[in-house]
Amino acid sequence: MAVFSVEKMSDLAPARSRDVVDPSPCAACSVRGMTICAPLDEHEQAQINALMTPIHLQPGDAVFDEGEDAGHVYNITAGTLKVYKLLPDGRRQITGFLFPGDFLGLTKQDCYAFSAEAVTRGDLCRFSRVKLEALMERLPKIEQRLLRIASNELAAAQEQMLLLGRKTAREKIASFLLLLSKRARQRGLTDNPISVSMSRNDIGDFLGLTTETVSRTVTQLKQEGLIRLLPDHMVEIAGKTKLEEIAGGY
Amino acid sequence: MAVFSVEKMSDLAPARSRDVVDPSPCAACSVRGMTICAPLDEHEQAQINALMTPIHLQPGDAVFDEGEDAGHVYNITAGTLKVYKLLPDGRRQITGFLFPGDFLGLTKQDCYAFSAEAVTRGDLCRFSRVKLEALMERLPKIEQRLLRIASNELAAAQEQMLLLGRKTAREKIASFLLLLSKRARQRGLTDNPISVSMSRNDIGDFLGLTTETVSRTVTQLKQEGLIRLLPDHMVEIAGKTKLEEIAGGY
DNA sequence: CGCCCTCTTGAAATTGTTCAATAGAGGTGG
DNA sequence: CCACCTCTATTGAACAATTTCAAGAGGGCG
Repeated sequence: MAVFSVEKMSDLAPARSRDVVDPSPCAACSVRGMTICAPLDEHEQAQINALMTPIHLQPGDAVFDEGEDAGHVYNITAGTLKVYKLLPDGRRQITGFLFPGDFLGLTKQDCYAFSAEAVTRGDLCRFSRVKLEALMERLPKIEQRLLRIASNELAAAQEQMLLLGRKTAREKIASFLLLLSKRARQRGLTDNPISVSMSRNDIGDFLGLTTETVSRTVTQLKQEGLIRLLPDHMVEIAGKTKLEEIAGGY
Repeated sequence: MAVFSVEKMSDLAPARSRDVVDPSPCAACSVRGMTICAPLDEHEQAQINALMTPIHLQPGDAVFDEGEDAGHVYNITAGTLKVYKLLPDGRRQITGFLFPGDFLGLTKQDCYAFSAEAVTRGDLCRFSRVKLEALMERLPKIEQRLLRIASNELAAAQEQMLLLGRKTAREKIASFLLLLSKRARQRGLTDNPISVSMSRNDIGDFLGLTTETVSRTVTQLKQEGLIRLLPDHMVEIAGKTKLEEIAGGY
């Protein structure tokens, strides 16, 4: 496999070193500290970099589908993705949104247990699972990192189960907005006017609601003055304390 | 603070109704093959055994509570436990039931993100988290095993999110019964008349339903001849295929 | 044997869904 | 740059699933 082969060249993306397939884009990576690369020194970084293929995605592009053979794992470096599962009749549960710095591809067996798809345009670092596992033999730091990532995701999943099983629509929406805000802060962005890049439908499928209920509930929070809808899918959180109260302390 | 560090230790467990049992049961352990001990040879097993404290639980005994300092991790060797999260007003979401062979104690930070409590009488192997981590430095097999366990749990959590967010009461109950059946089979028990050791209320808090809805739905399945309620909380699955259809293919 | 707790069953109330129609935003081509 | 087209979001009203409230039945344990 050509080490630096590019699957899809980005077209209209803002100027990034990745567009010219810079052989060492990691140095400029804005999310290195959050990824599996975080604990690696320069030499180790070079080793993992040698296994990496950069990927660019357009909105709606699938990264992989549930049941597919799990050949790769990914780091997200730009954009927003969604991860979801389907029922036979098409009902969908989005189990998570992924942002820059997030890891994608932990699996139970050798098949993906969920599908992954781009919400916005985005960039990923792709690694062959087998090769990364071979590298992990020599660099157990990566494995440790993966365990921490998995533990983190598990905690998030449990929080989401509490939301899905026990919260009202209003509480779900409040929790969701605060989650987006927290995630933005975590990756060094401003946490107040937040960018809500996913559709009402996606939000509904994440929160276990319909599009209509999401829309109604957002309108309600807006009318109460707790949030303001700004242009460009930005949302201003006007009553953070009240929102936290509604969300249930989270 | 390192996000995942687990340095804190307190070997003194909070006062709880726990009893010490036989200190060297590993040789006879019926679930070794499923636990973190599985990949260890005899000598390695002895090392981990030296760190182990056996615990016995009565129904309703707490193992730990959400927010508590995460000093220990556990292997379940007998009985059924439940793991749950609470909302400030007391609403509860059970995020999982644990059976012999299951691992308890993966955490994101230094605190448990959930509470754990015995459903039936049970036995656990307790390990100091810090000491186990020290041992993992020398036995990376344990860490690999933990990553595998975490990935498994993550897949289960995603499946549960699909259930909570998108399935009807009927589909939830069908899925739950099939889950218990599968778990029983996995640990070498018969998968047909299954033991349903938890209360209707616990089942409801696991499936995002009320006690009443669980009861009504079980009655409905019984009247349709898909299940039979036997003495001693045993349930016979009479229409497995139909139940699988209802559950949504799982 | 009786008490307590859990489970079941019924009826009313509620939350969220479904169905339907309108409004708005973004993108395309003239 | 604007008109148009399409997709998404909003809003309304009727409906349905599940919850809530309220009794009563059953089962296990002292």
